[in-house]
Amino acid sequence: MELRYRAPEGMNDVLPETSHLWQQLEARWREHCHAYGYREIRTPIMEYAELFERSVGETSDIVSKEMYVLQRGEERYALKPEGTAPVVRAYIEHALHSAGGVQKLYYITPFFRGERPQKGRYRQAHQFGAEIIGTALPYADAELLAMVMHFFQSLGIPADALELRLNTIGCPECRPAYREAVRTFGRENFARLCKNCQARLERNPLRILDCKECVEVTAEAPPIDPYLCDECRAHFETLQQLLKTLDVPYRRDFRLVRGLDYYTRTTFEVVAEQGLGAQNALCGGGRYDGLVEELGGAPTPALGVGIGVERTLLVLHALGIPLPEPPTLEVYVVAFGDIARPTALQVAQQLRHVGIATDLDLEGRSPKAQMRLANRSGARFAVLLGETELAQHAATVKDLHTHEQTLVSQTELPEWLRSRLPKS
RNA sequence: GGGAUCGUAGCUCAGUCGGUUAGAGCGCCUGACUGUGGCUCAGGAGGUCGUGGGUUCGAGUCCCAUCGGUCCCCCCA
Repeated sequence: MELRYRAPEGMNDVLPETSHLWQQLEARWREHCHAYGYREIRTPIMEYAELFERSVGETSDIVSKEMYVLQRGEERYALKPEGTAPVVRAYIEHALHSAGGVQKLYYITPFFRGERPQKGRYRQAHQFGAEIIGTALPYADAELLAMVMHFFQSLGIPADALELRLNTIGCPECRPAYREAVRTFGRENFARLCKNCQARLERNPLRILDCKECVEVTAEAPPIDPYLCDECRAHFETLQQLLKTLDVPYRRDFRLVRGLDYYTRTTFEVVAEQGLGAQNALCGGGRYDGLVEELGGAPTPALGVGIGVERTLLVLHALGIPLPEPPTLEVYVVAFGDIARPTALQVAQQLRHVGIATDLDLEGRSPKAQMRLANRSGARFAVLLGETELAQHAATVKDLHTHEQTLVSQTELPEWLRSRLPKS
């Protein structure tokens, strides 16, 4: 059939058969964050475009070719292409530092990037995010990484299905020297680099390190370690020791340089062995010690993570991890004949008022059709109302598992059912 | 932005060398049972074969274009 309207390319509907999984995942994320001392923050779905141009970087792919920009009058907005910059903006705007200490903020948000969709990559995607703002110490990095791995583990993803990749990209003090070293290396091996890397060698030489096409060449590229300043080296070494203490396995990956300009020091991602196709990063993040200041706040070190919700769902599915069943109805009310319909509605309301999930036919169907719907609904009990029951102010309750039928007075009905339904 | 691949019913798919009215399973609706579900049986609704053009006496089938889905490069969650 030719569809007149469809969802925009790369944007998906979450239908009832899967929305309960989203609810479940979201609930788990909230619980998890609360257990680690985070509080939720919600920011608008769009920001002034300049916020992302300043933070993510004008030359980054995200800003230069993937951002959805809306113009209204003089104002330029952008649908958020990532979650960190808005949180930092809100942190500054509302002076959250004044509460004292470290701010731990979590969120659940859609984000938008105008790319060609493929498996695990969409134009509207969703992410679970967590940010720790206000500490430069590696304890925060270690706790964040432990929390992320703990989250995946709590969903039932076995540890050997995931790999935490960890790197440091230094700070504005020491990175320039390393950047030069990589650039020099690139020039020396110019002919062996792909066209893309040849082009970006001058503009952003570190990016050649995570180019898949150039892995053979860049395997010989210099590692950052000798270039790190004392502070960055100490930070990274302590972080690695802490991860060992916390039993968080990781792999050092000196190619891991991220595509957003604001990262400093620690960068990381978690990749899945299977289920995700080419886009195999389940989450990514790192430190952004310069961002708060860059956006007009006081110099404030910080770090954060973004977890792809769609990708997490794909991995859970691919690994065959049992996911919770959708909630079903508990009671279905059946009216025999139009005469019983008003009472049926009334009885359904009574049951709903005491928290029993109840439904009934609203289109005047035959008793048989109503029973079919009762059966299909997953309800444990059918409440049958006909002339006989009406005359006695009662209802026939049918247990749809055992087929047992019992006559119960309408006043006792809610309690009768409640005591026989599993507690939720 | 570049590439590969696939478009027939709500879903999964058949459809011969181009040949009459385009099929199946599942799902949906109705009935067998006018107050009783699941199983069974019978019946029914639902398709401009993605769209447009071309070749032909004749196109779901061949050719061209176009739109859409999926996946890949790029990039990233």
